[in-house]
Amino acid sequence: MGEESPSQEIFQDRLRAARKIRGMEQSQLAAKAGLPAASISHFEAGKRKPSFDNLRRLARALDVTTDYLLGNVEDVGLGAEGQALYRNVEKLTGSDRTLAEGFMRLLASKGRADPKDTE
Amino acid sequence: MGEESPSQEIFQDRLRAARKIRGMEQSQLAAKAGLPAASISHFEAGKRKPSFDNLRRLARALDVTTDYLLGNVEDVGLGAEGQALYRNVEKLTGSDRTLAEGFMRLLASKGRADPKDTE
DNA sequence: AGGTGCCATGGCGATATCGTCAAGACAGTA
DNA sequence: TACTGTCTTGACGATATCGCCATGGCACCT
Repeated sequence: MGEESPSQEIFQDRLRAARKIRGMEQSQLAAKAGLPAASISHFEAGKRKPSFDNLRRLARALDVTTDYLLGNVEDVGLGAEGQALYRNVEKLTGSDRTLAEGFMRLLASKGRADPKDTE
Repeated sequence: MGEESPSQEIFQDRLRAARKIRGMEQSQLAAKAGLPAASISHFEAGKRKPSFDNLRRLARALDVTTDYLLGNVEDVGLGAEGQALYRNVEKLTGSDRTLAEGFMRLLASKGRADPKDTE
């Protein structure tokens, strides 16, 4: 074993905290996340770090953001482009917002003809 | 290899989009994230999925949330309008996103001089 | 033509997580 | 004491990413 990332400890703590707050046992969380209970214990003990897929499953099962688990932020933000885009969106007036949305929809439909998509 | 997770494709797309929007080359992102440039290519090509630490480094280097990279953005950041807008953003290609962002910025900068529509 | 930059791709050994399984620790309770 | 549930820990083989290095393709130059 090598280094100890600071986020490693944060991850352990927040994972356990998020689980307990919801009153879930490790086995319950495991079942909901679709992975063995021993893995949960390994995560909370810091023996393993979750993979790409498992991190996503954990966040999903606990209904928290991955950033919260990783300790990146406590504030639930939207991402990157989201921030870059939305920062501007907030400055827009209502009419401009509609305009922007139309523009986006135009671009989207231009690429893929799929205007109505519900998941 | 087996499955293709939907989040896998989203990750590839968003990683590349976030990089290009910032005008970064793979080597630049690699340097900033502290990992080899070949890894970036592997990620964007879907050949590999980032580990716990590397996912964090990517998000850090790109100044994005991990939720964004993972495609877990189901959070309500700006309300229904924002969601509707964002849904279209996801369908855009990288170049179109750049275009969209520029358009938004244009609207935002041009103006607050549009006080005839208020929520 | 040659040169340069960006990216894709794949092999290599090393290391890590994967899921599974089993055994032990440590409560609380009868 | 024994029993039960929760969690911990470790080992196992299988699979994946790790960083590194080299190659090849492809576009854009002079």
